Amino acid sequence: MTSLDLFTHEARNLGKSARTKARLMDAAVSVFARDGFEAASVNEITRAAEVANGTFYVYFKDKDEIATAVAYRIAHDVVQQLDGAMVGTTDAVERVSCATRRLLDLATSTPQWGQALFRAVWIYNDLRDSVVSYLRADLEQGVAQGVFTVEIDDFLISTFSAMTMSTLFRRLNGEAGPDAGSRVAHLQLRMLGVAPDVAKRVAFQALEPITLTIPVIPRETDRSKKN
Amino acid sequence: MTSLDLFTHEARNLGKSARTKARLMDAAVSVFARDGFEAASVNEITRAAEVANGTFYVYFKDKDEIATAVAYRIAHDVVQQLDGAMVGTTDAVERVSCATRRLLDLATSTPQWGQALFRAVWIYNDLRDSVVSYLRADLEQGVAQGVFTVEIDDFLISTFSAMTMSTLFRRLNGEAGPDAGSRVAHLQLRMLGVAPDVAKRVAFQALEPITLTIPVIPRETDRSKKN
DNA sequence: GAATTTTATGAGATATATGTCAATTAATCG
DNA sequence: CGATTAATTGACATATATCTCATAAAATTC
Repeated sequence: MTSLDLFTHEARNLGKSARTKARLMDAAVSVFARDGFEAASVNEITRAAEVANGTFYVYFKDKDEIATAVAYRIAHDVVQQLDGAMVGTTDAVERVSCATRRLLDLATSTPQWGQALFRAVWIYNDLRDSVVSYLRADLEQGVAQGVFTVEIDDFLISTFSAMTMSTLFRRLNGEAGPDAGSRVAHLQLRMLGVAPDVAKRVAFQALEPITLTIPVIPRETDRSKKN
Repeated sequence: MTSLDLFTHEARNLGKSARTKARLMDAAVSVFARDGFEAASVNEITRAAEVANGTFYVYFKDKDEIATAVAYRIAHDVVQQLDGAMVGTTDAVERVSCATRRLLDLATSTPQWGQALFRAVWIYNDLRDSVVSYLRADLEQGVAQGVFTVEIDDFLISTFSAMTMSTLFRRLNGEAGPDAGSRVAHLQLRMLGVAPDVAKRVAFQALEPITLTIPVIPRETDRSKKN
């Protein structure tokens, strides 16, 4: 296991079965990141998790089940991180730009999760919707404020996220540098109708660094029946 | 075989081996479109082509080889069709808008090819570059004319094509209607810095319909050794 | 520390994919 | 038509994946 082991870390004070399940999920993240959901096999996952093949089926019905579990958890974490990173920001233009840039920073700083997120969003459409759920509100606020001059609907939002996701992809593949987040945010703001000078300034302004919040470690109060 | 059988049609006057190869390629298009490159199997392809498993290996080394052959042919055809559809258009803004809209029309009118194109571009990066090769010139022309106010580089182009490809995807999945081409072209022009009224007009102006050109059927002059 | 419950194991049954090849069938030629 | 060449076939060897389950090991309880 060469991954971040976030699940394992999170479960380190829990019961044995929770820990094993977490190992499997961490392994799945790295295998999915490397091979994609389609090409990944249960064997690869158990090998990465250093457990026997049969152990997998104790915790998951099949590959789909672990894929879903992992994907939704990653999406959930990303949303939470983004929320946290934007508590102070109220201006719609800044929020939209910030969201794109933070998402890219986050996903690039932990590439395996980034890759897995990318793949997950690709497979699970509703998951993409949940990742961009905050976006619609910010866009509509911007329209209300008169800074965005487009119609906000599913089409716009999906085009907008395609721009972000394409940048994530290129960033993870080393085809784009650290300024890619600002660049795509810049293009997005232009697309939305933000005045050129404002778009440039906001997209490229410095962002105070945030530290990746490792999920809170659950207390071990009652290690009882249920896993 | 429920596909368009374009290859088969094209090869209908050629020798038997050319025809069989064409059958396999048509079958591959529909299987790739349905299952994607990863999930597709040689067995599925031969089943769709109604030939024995062994026949496949007479014509192709493996799945990758037929995938490459099919992908590059599709890309080549698309570029050719787009070129043809744009001979009259000289204005940079119109060309850029036209290219996006025509590509979407084309790919949507023959969904299996559209799907296959989408998958192919996804897998073969250099192929995407070839499909958008004309684009860079048009963009640079627009910058020279002062109608586009962005820096033209790989990043811009890949973001631009991500918008088109995302729209293709949604269009093929029924998540976007016939106006999707105009809508994304509109957003692209705005992103490039085209004046709002011009962007709207050009992106939504009527496009005279073109008929899909079935590739020229080669004459059977000499049905000799080589296939 | 023995009994009981929880967790882990890996051999094996089943399935499906790949790629090869000797044999068969179809097409062409003299 | 008979011979020769071209094209096709499908059984087979090999590999890899899925999922089950009887058994073993580990942890927990009393």
